[in-house]
Amino acid sequence: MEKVKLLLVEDDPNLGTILSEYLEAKDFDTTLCKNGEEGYEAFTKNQYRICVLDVMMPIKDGFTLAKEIRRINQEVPIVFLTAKSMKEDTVTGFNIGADDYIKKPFSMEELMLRLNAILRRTEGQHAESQKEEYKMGSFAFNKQTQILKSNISEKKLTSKENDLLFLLCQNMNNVLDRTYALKKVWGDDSYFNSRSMDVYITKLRKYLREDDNIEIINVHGKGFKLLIKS
Amino acid sequence: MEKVKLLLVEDDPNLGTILSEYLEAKDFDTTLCKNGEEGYEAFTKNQYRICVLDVMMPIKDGFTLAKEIRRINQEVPIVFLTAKSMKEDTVTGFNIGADDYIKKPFSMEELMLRLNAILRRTEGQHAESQKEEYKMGSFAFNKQTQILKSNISEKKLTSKENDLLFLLCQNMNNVLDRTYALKKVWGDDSYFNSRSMDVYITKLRKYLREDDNIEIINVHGKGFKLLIKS
DNA sequence: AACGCCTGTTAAATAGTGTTAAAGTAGGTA
DNA sequence: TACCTACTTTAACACTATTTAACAGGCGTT
Repeated sequence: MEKVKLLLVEDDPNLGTILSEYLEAKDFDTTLCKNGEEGYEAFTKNQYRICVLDVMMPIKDGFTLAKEIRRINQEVPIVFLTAKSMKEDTVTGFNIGADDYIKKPFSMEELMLRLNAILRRTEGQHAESQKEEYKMGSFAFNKQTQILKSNISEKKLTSKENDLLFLLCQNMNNVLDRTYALKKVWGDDSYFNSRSMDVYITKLRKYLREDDNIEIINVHGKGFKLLIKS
Repeated sequence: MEKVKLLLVEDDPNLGTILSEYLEAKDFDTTLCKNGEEGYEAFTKNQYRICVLDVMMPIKDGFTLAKEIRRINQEVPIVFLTAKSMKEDTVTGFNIGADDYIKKPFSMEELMLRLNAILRRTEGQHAESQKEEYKMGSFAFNKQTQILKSNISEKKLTSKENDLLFLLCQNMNNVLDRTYALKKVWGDDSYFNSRSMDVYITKLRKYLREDDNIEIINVHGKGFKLLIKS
């Protein structure tokens, strides 16, 4: 999975660094700029998926920067951070076309959640992020049509098979956590659902047997890994 | 300009009324429900552009309601109102697919601004869900005239066929929840109505057979999905 | 090696779906 | 009224998806 490119503009070096590190840890490819001018420079030179702007900054404030960004890009989501909780700030922010507005102090977790919510609802416009066809060895798997096809055969998957294989593909060559998968596909991680999942793993293995380079391996006590060898 | 249909679910009668009046004044066509159950009823009977749900409510809380709404509609923006500012609440809310999360107390103005921000950024996706003529592959389906026409043929649908196909189109490439469809078309989800629906699915499949890229697939235990492959 | 827990596989049981045909229902027409 | 017609529901049976059960093995720890 590609990292999400994020532009963070924050003049307070402490907060900026902490946020930046936190976001990096959460798998964002983060650029930190310490004022609006730097931020604008960075924006013109890169393709960001989302921008997080502090409102009060020296040299060029967040609103001004947002206006400039909007002039060259009407789509990119913009989130403001501000210490001021005054109304006219809020108004100005949303009028520029902000996607969210977070008042300091906020928890990192809340920031993350709001960012993810925005990313989720804008991912459609951002076409490629939601790919529906996965290629593994001699197979092509389409999540939408629920079809797993190879050179030789074509298998229409059932919904459970489909959901499970999809999760495996999302974590291709990485461990798909057992509990996570159970919750995603079965709703909860009870004993019987766990046995069900094992049954489905067996089914998928059978389908994938056609290509020696593909294997679903178990990681004891953790989960499963869809392994592409070639 | 059409008024924006908004579903407001809030158990506190004072707050509910004030908000409702304020929103009406701001030109929203507002439905006020006082608990999750009423809210769900209202949602199934109308086409809302946006939902504003209080989290803590008797009978059925906002999160539960949101989950139920998401089962039948993955697109409609949902905003939570909450007095609690606890983290796990925020997490739950965003996981369900909330579009925003407003902590009480909030100013009416802030609510308005956030609503408008959400409406603005979702207006594109929404446009199509309101239309009356759906295009699928080589077919065009008009809900009003009850006619399904292709390059080759033209079929006048019966009302049940029409209603069901309409629901499928509204959820194109998404699962149409079985229970929801039964309630919408047949009034309740009894065993026999369910069998009836299966019969109608067969009929629709027969009509759509003309185009290989269109398929009504079953999602076991969930419902049906009108799939456009091309 | 011995134990407890986790996983793999197969088969049976259960629950959900697909299709066809026959039976019921309602509206229009002679 | 009696009949025709189109639509909808009920019934019956075949089939498919998912869960549960039973047993066989594997892994990691002591």
